[in-house]
Amino acid sequence: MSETKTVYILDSHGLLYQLFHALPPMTSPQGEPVGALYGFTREIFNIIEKQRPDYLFCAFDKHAPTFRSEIYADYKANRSAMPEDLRPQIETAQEILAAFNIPVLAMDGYEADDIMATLCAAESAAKQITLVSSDKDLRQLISENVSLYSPRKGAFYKTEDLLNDWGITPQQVVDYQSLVGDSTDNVPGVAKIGQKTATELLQQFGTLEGIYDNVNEITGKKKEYLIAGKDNAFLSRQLVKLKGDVPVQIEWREYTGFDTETLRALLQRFGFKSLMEKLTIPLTVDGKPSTANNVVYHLVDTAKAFDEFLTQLIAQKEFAFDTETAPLEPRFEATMPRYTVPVGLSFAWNDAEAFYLPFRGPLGANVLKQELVLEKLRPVFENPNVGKIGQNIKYDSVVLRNAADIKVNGIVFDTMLADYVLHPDETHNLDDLAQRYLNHTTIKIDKLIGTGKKQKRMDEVQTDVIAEYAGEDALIAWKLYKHLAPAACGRLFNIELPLVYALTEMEVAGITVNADVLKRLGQKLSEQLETLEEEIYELAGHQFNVASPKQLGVVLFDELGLKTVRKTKTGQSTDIEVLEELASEHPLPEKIVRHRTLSKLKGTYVDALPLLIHPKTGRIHTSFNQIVTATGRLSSSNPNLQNIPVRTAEGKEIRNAFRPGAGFDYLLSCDYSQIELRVLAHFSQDETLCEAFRNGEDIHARVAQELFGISGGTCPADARRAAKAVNFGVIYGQTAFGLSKQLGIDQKEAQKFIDTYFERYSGIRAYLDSILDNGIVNGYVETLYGHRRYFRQDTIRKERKGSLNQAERMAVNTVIQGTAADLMKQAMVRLQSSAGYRLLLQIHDELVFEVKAECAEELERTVIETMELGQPLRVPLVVDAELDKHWN
DNA sequence: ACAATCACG
DNA sequence: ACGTACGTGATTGTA
Repeated sequence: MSETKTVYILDSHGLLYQLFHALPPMTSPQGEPVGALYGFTREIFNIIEKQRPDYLFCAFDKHAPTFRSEIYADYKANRSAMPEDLRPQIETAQEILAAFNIPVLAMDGYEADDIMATLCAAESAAKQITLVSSDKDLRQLISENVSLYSPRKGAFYKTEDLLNDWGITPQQVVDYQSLVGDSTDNVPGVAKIGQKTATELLQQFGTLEGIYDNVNEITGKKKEYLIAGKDNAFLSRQLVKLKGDVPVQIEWREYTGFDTETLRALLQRFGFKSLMEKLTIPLTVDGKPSTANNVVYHLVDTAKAFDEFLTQLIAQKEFAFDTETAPLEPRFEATMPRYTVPVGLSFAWNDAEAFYLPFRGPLGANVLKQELVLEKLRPVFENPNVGKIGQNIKYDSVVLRNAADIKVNGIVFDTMLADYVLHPDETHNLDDLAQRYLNHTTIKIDKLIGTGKKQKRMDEVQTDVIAEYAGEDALIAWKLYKHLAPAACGRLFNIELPLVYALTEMEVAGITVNADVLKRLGQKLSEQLETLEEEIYELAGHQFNVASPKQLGVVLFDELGLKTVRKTKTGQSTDIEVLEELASEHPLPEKIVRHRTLSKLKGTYVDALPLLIHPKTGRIHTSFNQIVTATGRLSSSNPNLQNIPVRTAEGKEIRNAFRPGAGFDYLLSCDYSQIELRVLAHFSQDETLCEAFRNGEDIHARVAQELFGISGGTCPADARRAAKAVNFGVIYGQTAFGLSKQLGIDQKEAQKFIDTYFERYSGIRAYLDSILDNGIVNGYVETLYGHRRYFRQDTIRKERKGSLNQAERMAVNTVIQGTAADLMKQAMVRLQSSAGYRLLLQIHDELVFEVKAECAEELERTVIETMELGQPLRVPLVVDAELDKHWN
């Protein structure tokens, strides 16, 4: 498929004029003249249907006098006035174009031709422009990318046609017309010089200038005529030459089709009965091979067609499928599977055809009965021996579970996950995969649903149009499966793929959040915020938007004269660190910090979460993203349930609202104790660190002892805090600067801590070096189960003295954070759900379950044992568990 | 669309 | 001299 976009622009005035004269007079049921409109509308349908333009515009003349009449008062003087019956039709044409969703381009003082010239001048190689017009003036715009199309003749007109016709090139058109003149527009030209002579002259001399420079070489009367008409020739050229710089706004939005119902009403009103059928004529016809790749896209939209489809599907051992969806309610996004409804399903099981089964569509579209179809498909989807392939198949699994409680079993491949495993640093959407691996450019979703405010839902798009789009998705997933499976299927994929089942269950389950608790908390926060704001305005001397860093900057630094601590790209920083530093100078910063904390909690959690309670389940369903992180962690969004507050007292109150759902009694939270430090101990084989973990010591206290030479007994809180920061620092590839800032000590002292640490734990320095050396050799670093992160050449240095650079820190952290993520994923895969409990959330090192009272003890034992994973490390994996009525 | 800020591990 | 601890996602203001 070519990447070149096609652009069609209609010379609307010209067409209407021409059609007005060409067609017999017609009137609407109300008696309005509609002949030209009829032809015009029919022509638009033809272009949309036959040419399928990517962009479609209509250019119009504007009444205001054009610059041409200023140059030459008699320009178009021969033209008779616009026929009385035509003018209203031009007005009405605007209404029709609005229904077609075709942008109108017009500008006072310019003709449609100039606008078309401007469009041609603005766009070049990437677009193929077709000017729909019979006006010969436009021939000057012909180029490699621009051709003409005459609806009357139904023919395209290009450079070679011009050569046959006038014997000249597009560049010579203007000069040609300047010589020949045009009686309809009253362009004078050179008297007595006609088409034949003009062609001869231009073939010989190239341009108008060429002709007059060499006028003495010309013999006979021609020379006299030319000399006599010289002024007229150059005047004519000014009139003929189109302006390619009209200051008109061209909004490049791909054409995605007409507004069926509005258009239907208009066609009805004008009595265009024969055009009504165009509204329902499929834009793609079932069985007609797609132009690019000989694929047949079947639209399965009748009971009979479905029966035939099902017969074929049942015969397959494996197939790719995809769901098209629309948001359940406008407030939800199309990307939230638990909050969408299916619009249709597509399937593919060979390289030559795909099937689309529509459940919903625009008014009048044939659709299948979702309930009946899904009941018949249930055994196929639920059969673990029939292989399923998809792109982000978790999404489809959640949708089918919502719609009909279908559990998708037999997931054998996910193209998105495969690419994440193979190339974690690339993008993994289907369009990109198709381009990268199959060299195939897909139909873009925008082409169906549009963009921006006028974006449509998938169920508002014609089913035959979706058939091709959805069918292509299933087909590409199928082809990518064949293409990627050999490379992708390995140790890591064998964790990631079954994890899809666990994540599906978690997303489907959701979690219960008590809206009343949040409502009360919200009221409390509102009161506190109000008081704070009054205090803040009092201290500032006036009101301002506390949430605006810019306005706050003015108050703090300009008005109160506090000194700038740090700058951001755009101004003075007012983040928490800065404000804490400024707090010793003035009482305002502390109030701001408090305000920030409370408004963050309110805006992001307390107010936002209740809005996401699902109308049917009464619970909140997050989406877990398996392919976004560079380290192999999961992430959570819509909403993010991995960053529910816990560190402050107010934050903890939010966790009170998270409750076991109906039928369950407790939330069980199980978290790995110090998993990243244990991974570090395992990899580094540092005996001191391993020994500490084997003895079950308080690791931060132990490191404090090593660092500060405290022997036995209790460890001062300060020393433990410092040691904890050092421990975290190792995982992040710390620098003395970072540690000093963290602990509020000077850099020298921080450097001493670090040095001492690496002396006492000598295995760790050597291990970090080995990670980085491997990174240089391989171009990537790798976790325990093979999740890779790639680094550009030379970002990791060969000689590393002292602190690590950014790439090196990332490399070190990836191995540790990523291995911890691998371990947690293993545990999740092994956890089988049962009637007595459900896994709800994963927060990196923590799993949250809801559980019935009678199962709680057993679950706790099971989860701990499962998370221990049979102790795969040189140090024990330790799991802590908490059981309560809420998540606080 | 981006920057700043801050919630979590 | 310069930047300065890893990985995320949501909200808000601003250009």
